[in-house]
Amino acid sequence: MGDRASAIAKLAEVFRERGYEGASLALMSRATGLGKGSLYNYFPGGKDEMADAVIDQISGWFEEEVFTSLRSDLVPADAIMLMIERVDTYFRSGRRTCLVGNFALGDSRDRFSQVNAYFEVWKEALAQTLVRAGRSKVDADAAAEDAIAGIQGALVAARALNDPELFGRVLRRIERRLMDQCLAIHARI
Amino acid sequence: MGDRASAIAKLAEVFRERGYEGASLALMSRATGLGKGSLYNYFPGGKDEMADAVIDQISGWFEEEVFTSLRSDLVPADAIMLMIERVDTYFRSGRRTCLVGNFALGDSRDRFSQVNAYFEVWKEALAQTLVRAGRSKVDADAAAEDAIAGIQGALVAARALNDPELFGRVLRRIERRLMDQCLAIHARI
DNA sequence: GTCTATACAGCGATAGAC
DNA sequence: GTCTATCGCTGTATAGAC
Repeated sequence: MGDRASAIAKLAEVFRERGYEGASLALMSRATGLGKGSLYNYFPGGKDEMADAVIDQISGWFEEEVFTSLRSDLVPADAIMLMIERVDTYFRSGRRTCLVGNFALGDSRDRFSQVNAYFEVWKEALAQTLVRAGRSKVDADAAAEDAIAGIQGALVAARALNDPELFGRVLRRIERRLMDQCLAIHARI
Repeated sequence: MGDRASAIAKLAEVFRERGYEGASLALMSRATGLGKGSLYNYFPGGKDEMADAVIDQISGWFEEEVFTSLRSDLVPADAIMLMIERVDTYFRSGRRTCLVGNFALGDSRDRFSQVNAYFEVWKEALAQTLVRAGRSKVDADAAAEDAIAGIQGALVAARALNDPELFGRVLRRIERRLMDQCLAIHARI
């Protein structure tokens, strides 16, 4: 059912721009071109199930396009460059925000367990890549935390400052720091 | 009117935890112990004026406790250490989120011009401190962006991962990088 | 200034015709 | 499967008694 998938993608943009509470069925009906009745046919569980489906689709995209590459047998540095590139594409170079991050800040976090999982899986996949590059687990975890926090914060700041290009600038520096982690053999500052 | 100020502080926690849309008058009435009628007596403009007052109070706190120190004649490194300490205190070591960042992610950003100002002023004050420490404007801007994005992202990640201590860890590494910027005289990698 | 009562619009959700 | 009509409820906001 490609139809359902495309409906979910449209719902995602509504949730992304308005947050969980701000995303009304009226808006979602307009965005998808489906009446409320049809929405409830696709998602019998109502708004909650819609949000669930949206987060799952997003998680699935990151799993396929980002996390899988990190876990592949690519050279760590290449895997990370690919991650950065895909992230930049996904967030439209700072013109899109992170729905999962948005949910995380509110009380929606507690309703949707996938919020925690999304960050957990990402952090672990990135840290493992850095371990493959020769870092200790402790250093790798630290660098992964910094990178993921940096990306999320860059999305917040870019939107707050109305400066999408800030995202690209910060992202490039995050990439550089991760590459340094790949090159430096030893250290432990 | 200290009464109004303490009401605003309580309203702030509701907005912080539920976002603009999720913060209902019923919740705010309970949080403040004031009836709806009284809330409208304090804030004739309704919910919008409440949110306005909340953001202003937060901006005021940061102005007094953080930005002013950055602009003072303190040694840059000391000013930055003070900033980090106050930020850690304010966000209760990762157990509190940033209301302004939360608003920035949603459509509330466009309703409240102070969201933009909050980040703008912070970034500029921090960058100026780094310039005082001998950095070029370009390098200072970059480091300030990284630091502010890092802080915001750390709040998102800490909450998403249910790991408040992540905030302290990331914050310490941000501090270290800022201190490095103070020490290095030249560079331009 | 505080409260309770209430107006009325919009919410999520459901029913039922087609 | 799609729509429209409608339910019951909660939302913001206001009126008016005290």
